[in-house]
Amino acid sequence: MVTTSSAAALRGDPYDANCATRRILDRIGDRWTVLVVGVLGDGEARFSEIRRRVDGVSQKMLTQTLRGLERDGLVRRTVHPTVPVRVEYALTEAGRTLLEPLRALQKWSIEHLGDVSASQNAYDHAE
Amino acid sequence: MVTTSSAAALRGDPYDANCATRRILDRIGDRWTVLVVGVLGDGEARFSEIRRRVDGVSQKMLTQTLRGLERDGLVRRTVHPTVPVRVEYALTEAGRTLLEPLRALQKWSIEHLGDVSASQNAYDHAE
DNA sequence: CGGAATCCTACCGGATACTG
DNA sequence: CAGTATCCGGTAGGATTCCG
Repeated sequence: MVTTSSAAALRGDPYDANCATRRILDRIGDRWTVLVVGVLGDGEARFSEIRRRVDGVSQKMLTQTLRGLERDGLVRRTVHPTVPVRVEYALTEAGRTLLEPLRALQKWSIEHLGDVSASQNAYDHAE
Repeated sequence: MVTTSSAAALRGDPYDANCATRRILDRIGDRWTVLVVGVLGDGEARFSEIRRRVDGVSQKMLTQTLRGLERDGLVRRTVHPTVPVRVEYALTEAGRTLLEPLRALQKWSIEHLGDVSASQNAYDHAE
């Protein structure tokens, strides 16, 4: 049993590659998933719109990322059989709940990015 | 300027690989960093102890992970010049603040891992 | 004990071309 | 428009060996 009130909660016990945190980070820790979830956090969006708003993502990786999120039940994919085809993507209920912890991590990032960069510079300069 | 009160906060504006969240996830999103931080959240530990408690990590990757965290100012490395050498690792103040958002993510992971797995099975079975 | 150095491989992910 | 298919290079990371 894992609780959330002790340090053991963060890692699960025992530490292994199969713990919940590891599993989730394996999924959302990739280069694009978090950014895509961030875009969809603003509301439904089409494939090409997501592609525009997630700077630098290739068509292949965006497709792959969206498929993964759909498979996880975090994103709903809706095909409108017009011509040409329209495909809308939106966060599911579960997907929306992910926004909260992601924002916590972003908050930390913004608050500490300066310190981290400074530390890196000092470390590199000291050699 | 990035605020933390809107959806735009999660992604930064514009979306690119240089936003704070992306930068931080590039650092902690790897296979081992989160697990190592989790171990050190319990307190100071020696190299070999961390290696034992983080199941599956190679010596190379543990060294690399710890160097990265030290460079970021999140971990302090202390060498005791005995023979043989003793090296202790501990979270810094900044490192300890990272435990909070990480726990938020773990909490989400634990709460949703079951649903995610079920969704994956359904998705794969439906083909 | 706690690494550094080297070698080697899988696979992540970009570029390109084609399809319904 | 929203993909799929194929090729391909760079690199993350494991195994092994050596060092203070």
